[in-house]
Amino acid sequence: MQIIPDELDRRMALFEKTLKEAGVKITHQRLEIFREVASSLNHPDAETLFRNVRKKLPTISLDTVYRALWLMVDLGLLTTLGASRDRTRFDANMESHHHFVCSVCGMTHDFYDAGFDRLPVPEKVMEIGKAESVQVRIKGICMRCMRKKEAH
Amino acid sequence: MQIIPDELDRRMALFEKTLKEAGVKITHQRLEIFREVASSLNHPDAETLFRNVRKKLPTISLDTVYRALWLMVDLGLLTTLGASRDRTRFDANMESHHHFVCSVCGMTHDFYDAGFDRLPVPEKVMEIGKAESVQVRIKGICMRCMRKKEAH
DNA sequence: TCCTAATTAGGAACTATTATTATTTAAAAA
DNA sequence: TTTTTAAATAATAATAGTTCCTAATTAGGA
Ligand SMILES: [Mn+2]
Ligand SMILES: [Mn+2]
Ligand SMILES: [Zn+2]
Ligand SMILES: [Zn+2]
Repeated sequence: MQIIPDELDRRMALFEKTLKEAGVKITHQRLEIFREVASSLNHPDAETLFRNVRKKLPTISLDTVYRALWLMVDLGLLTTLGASRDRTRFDANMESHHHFVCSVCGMTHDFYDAGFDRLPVPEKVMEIGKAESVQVRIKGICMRCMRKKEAH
Repeated sequence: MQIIPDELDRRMALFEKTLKEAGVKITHQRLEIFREVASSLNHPDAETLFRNVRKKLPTISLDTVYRALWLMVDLGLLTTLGASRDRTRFDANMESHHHFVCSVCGMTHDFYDAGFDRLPVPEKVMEIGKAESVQVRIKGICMRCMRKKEAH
């Protein structure tokens, strides 16, 4: 599963622009870390990104990967998925989208739905706080896990 | 914030029934741990529950709290909220409901919405897997954090 | 090119969670 | 009721994910 090159280019351009505007340095490490997460459709965790980035930058440290990722989250270039029992996963897809999460294997798949994007915030929620985003998470069993289950 | 006594009784009764049916022992520890999480509206974490249960059972161990909580999750008596940067939080509210999450302080508040409960699963999602539940998460800033912010 | 504040690598530390094991106990059987 | 025993617990050690510390390096401005 690879992203289309044009979209990757768009993301990389936004990355450079955003870091410059924020006045933080564009280092090799940050560039390669972002390229890696921005290329993936898998919502990878920090450890996975670390392993992949190390192929290009063999001396990079895990700490740098974490620092870079949280910086990018703060800058609005990434979001995170909290998968409970699991480690944190990162998502470079900043378009309005939703997730299907497999309750067996944890696989997390994006999907788009214009109706979901425009769900009206109920009035009673406005008493709780000021809503900024609405996201739908569908839990279920993915195809692969379903097939595995059927085959005992 | 306390739960209404009737609802707590209902939850406690279901707890006993569920454990019996599953053939697992109803221990003091499990009882008090469940009572604690079932009494709360705050989505507490394991450490918080541990501290509170220790008032009644001073020798209980944190490990027991975790084991009991995950058991109850497996038995369908609790769910968890994965709050990313944070520790796991547990939820004894098993009715169909949704969450408002404050992006500043992490406060997580239940709300109910019949419309959200019946959101139709988009067709394209059926190709990803078999959906079992749909939950909406609204992120934003809670009233308290908003007031704090205004007061500089 | 030189300078310097920002960033990094590496390893130690920290925190949430889980495993190990000897002891205790719930609840079934007698 | 007492006995029996598999299940559950407390205490502590171990893991795993993440963050902190510090000396060395570097991006980018002067
Ligand atoms: Mn996504
Ligand atoms: Mn809830
Ligand atoms: Zn799966
Ligand atoms: Zn808040």
